[in-house]
Amino acid sequence: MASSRERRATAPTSQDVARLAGVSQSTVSYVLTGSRPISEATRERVEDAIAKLGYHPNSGARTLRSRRSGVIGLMVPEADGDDGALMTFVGSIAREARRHGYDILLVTAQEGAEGIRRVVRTGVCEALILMELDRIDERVPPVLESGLPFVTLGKPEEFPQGSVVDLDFEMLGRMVVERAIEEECDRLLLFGDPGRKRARNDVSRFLRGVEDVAQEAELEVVMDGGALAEVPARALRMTLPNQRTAMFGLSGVRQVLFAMAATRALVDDTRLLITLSGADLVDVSPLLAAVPQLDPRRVEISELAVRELVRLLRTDGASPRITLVEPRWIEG
Amino acid sequence: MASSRERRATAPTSQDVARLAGVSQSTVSYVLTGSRPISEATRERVEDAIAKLGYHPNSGARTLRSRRSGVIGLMVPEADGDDGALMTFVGSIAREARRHGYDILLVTAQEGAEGIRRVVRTGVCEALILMELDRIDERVPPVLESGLPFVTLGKPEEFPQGSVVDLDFEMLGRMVVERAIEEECDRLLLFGDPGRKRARNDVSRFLRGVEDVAQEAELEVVMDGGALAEVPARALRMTLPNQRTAMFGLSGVRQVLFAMAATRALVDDTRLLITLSGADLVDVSPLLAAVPQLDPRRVEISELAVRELVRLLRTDGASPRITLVEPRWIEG
DNA sequence: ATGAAAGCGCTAACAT
DNA sequence: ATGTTAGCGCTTTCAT
Repeated sequence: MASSRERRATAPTSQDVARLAGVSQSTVSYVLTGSRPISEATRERVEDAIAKLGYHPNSGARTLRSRRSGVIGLMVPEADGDDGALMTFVGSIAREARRHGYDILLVTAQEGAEGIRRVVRTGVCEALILMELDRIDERVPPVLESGLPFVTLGKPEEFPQGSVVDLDFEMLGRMVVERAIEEECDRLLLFGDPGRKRARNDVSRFLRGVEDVAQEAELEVVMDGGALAEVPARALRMTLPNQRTAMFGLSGVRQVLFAMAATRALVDDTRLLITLSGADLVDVSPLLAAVPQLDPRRVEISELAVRELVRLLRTDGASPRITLVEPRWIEG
Repeated sequence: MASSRERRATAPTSQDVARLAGVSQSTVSYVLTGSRPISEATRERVEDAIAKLGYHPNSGARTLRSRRSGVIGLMVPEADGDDGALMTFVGSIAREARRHGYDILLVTAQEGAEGIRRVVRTGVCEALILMELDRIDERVPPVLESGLPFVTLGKPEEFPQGSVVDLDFEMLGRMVVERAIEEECDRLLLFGDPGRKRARNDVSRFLRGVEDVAQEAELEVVMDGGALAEVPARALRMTLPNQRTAMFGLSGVRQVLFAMAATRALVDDTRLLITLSGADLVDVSPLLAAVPQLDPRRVEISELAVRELVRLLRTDGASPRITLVEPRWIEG
């Protein structure tokens, strides 16, 4: 086959823009970065030339020279099965980042500490957002070492060097218990094995909230560690006549719902499901007593995280902040 | 405040490695790129020095010089509510990309054609993976213009310039109808408004498969365009005594399940739910007749997409390919 | 208010 | 088998 035409048109450079605008190359750069005053006339000619050529500054050159890549690394956890919430975070973060002129580069949890070291040392990322950290996490030391600004989604025990944005899980725990009491339940069944997941910071904070309030009320808290499919049956079994069991899980809500339907053991006077989930569950009223509406919170948390990171990037010597977002009920 | 110590340690360069190994800087580069033979002794000294310094090549410099950024742009659709499948794709793509030495940069659908133009012109991405294209999509022209290799997840009508990896939706359509007939159903209710979504290529291919087989069988196909919450009630209403209705949806399966539970209108002899979903639904047997197990397919599709893109990147002048992945049943 | 020029850290052509 | 060197396209200091 003879070559009909060449493959890739090479992108215009600031040199090309300068030539077209009749200015020096550095002037183009100054117009772009705004790091020195430019006369209105010159700026206009440069901007026209930029538009005419469809010029975009070369990212490699810019990064090499300025040490700012315009890229934020996002450390995502392994998606275990069907976690829709995760994509809400990722999508909102990407959108908000673009709004501030940054791109998002994915770093999978699988890459571990070495992955962090890599994106930091190669200079691809100039800041990091960390999702779902363990309480002791191998990926934290390389982040601290790098000195890059970072924001954690999900509050670790102590983290004075980076900012934190998270849902107020302690408050959520208190809210769930209070709700169960209001609904005159005798027992709160926490499914999804929160006991064993206590190592996770969100879980431990949630449980702290639960225990705070449950202790002084007459509410028995049971942590279920078995299969999600059997949660409804177990709830039924542990509920004596004239009693009522509230059910709540930080995860696995859908599976439990399916299971309740499947076993034909639906919610009735003896059981109450308080669930934590997205907007799509609000319609399922007969099954639910109340849903803390978290989907908008997730977007809010994502946006706050990005804005906080941008603040750290722009303000030199800015100190980290902790931001907790309050959960809210949606009545079902 | 007096400065106690400087903030960020500057990363070692190939120059530092060269000095430590007692070779020239270019030799370090050749060891790294493997683009010329190096004696075993030299290679070893260089690699030792690299390890000792924790050296990683500067990404900006490498990109600027080689025009290869090592970054693949991933165009993700807007996550509408709780779409767990999406994150499965994104996660698997990121993992597989890393396995081949590439990073994934997110490009949200929201950015549109201009977003594509931007990542292409700035040179951040050297290849693209496109998810959920419309049949006529404004983002395609800039991709073609760029000349960059790309892979589409989800088959468009015609696309000779880029590769395609997708589920075989036509086969899925045929499978669903055949299954409904096997199960002695008189009617197939397609929920989630496939009629109006026919513009989407996967939907249109699915319907083509459905219609192919349904025509010659005695199966009535009804496309439901109403609220998902009322699908079970409508199915019940349209089913005469001694009849059976199969139900299937490409999306909204969970909502329909919830609705069936909520209205206490469960599956019985008159109705059969054939659903398209992840592994988490397999347990819900009484509700389901059969589940095409798609979660592993999604991982497979993601990995194939990345591998295909890598092939296009590595093999010069490689021609695009279409890869269709077969759906498979899982019995519930 | 603008221009000229240095150089960021690499890759790869051109040496030997 | 290795070294020397010329840039890639920007940002920014030093001129004017």
